[in-house]
Amino acid sequence: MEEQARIMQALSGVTLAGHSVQGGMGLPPPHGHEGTDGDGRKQDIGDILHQIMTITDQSLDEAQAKKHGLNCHRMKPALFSVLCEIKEKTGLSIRGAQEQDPPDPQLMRLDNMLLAEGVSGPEKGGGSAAAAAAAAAAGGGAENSIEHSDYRAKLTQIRQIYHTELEKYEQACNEFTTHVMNLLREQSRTRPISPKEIERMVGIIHRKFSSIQMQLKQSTCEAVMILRSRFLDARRKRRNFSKQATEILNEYFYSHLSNPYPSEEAKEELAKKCSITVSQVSDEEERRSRGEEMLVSNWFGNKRIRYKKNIGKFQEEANLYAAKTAVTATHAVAAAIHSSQANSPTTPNSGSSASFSLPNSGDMFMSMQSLNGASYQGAQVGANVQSQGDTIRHAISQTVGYNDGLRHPMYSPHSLNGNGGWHGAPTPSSVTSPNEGPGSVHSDTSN
DNA sequence: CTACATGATTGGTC
DNA sequence: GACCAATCATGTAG
Repeated sequence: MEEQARIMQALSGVTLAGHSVQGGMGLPPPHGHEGTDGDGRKQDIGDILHQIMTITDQSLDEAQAKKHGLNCHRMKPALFSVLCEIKEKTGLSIRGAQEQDPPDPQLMRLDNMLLAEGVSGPEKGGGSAAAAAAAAAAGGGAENSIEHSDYRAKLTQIRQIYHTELEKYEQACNEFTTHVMNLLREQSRTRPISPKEIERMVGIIHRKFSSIQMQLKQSTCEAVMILRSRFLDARRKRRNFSKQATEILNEYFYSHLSNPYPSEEAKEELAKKCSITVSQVSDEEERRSRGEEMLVSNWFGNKRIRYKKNIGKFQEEANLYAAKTAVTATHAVAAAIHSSQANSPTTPNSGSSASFSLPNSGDMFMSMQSLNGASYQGAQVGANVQSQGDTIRHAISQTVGYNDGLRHPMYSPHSLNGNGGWHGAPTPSSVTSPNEGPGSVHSDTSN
């Protein structure tokens, strides 16, 4: 306010009519120096003020004419330098106050997030990487591949909107900046505007626009978050396996009942088998084998625990799969008998694998060893052998029907120990005797 | 809508 | 790190 008064005082020494320039350059007129022409000066000031007050009432042409008149005025350069001086003095204090502030941390956060989500940043890489990561987080199952493509489509949509909006903002910002700069340049002819000042103005404009951009980024982030929560972060969102997949897994489970712990290779194999049927649309990059195996592990984990918890409930299912494998099993038996007859004197477990490996029965050939009375204690192979023995025996029992009258004729959790766990139960010797197997069922079935 | 089935997750153990 | 047991959360049949 005080500054303004000083400026007005400085100006008061100049009449727009240009008749006289009083006082030093911009210095306030000394008081008590008003002499006889004091009234006339006051009159001039009144005129100036009046002109200023009514300037908006003037027409554009009139104003332009006045402007031109001012520009051409002989005292203009002098006045201009005065203004420059004043401006320099006042401008410095303003400029010092607001120098370039550090980058906004929130904006940085948003930027980082958008980059991480693949919205900003390089076109394909970021997006698919984020989607892949999200896919992994969601379990990486092939079942989800459709959803993932959906997710990616939506993400791309957001990305597009974001980029077009950003572009619009930038364009508007540039337009506005050039407009303002032109205006300032134009005005710099009549009032002192330093390049620094223009720069500062540009900075202000950019800050304003970046605050608008931040809103855009924020809402984009929100959109991505919502999308994520809907599609991927709902990690528990599950899809039931297809019937075929369940069948394959069940077949393996019941044919390896005494040791239903598929090895890494077996898991991989099962995963491959299942995923083929599970997803016709297999995106190799997305459903990495690790993820598939995880599903298999999950399935077996659940299956083991649930089977163990309530064996009775699974009896029917067990029978069903026994019947299923019965066909192949009986074939295997027949083949085994045939084989053992063919090379009976030799050790049965040598070189018989190839001849008994059946397409649908995994390592069913092992069962022959079990049937032949060979016992492999402790080792996983041994357990498998026995389970295969189980299967085949069940298969036989069903086809032959020698288990009639028993409560649970088909399956028995032979190798479940007292706690009901497979683990820690070394190869149960009972299994090797066909009579004991079914008999040992009863105690376990009640749960 | 309810009850059950089932895939996924979590915390603990070995 | 694999596994178990409990639990969560969703899918599905009735």
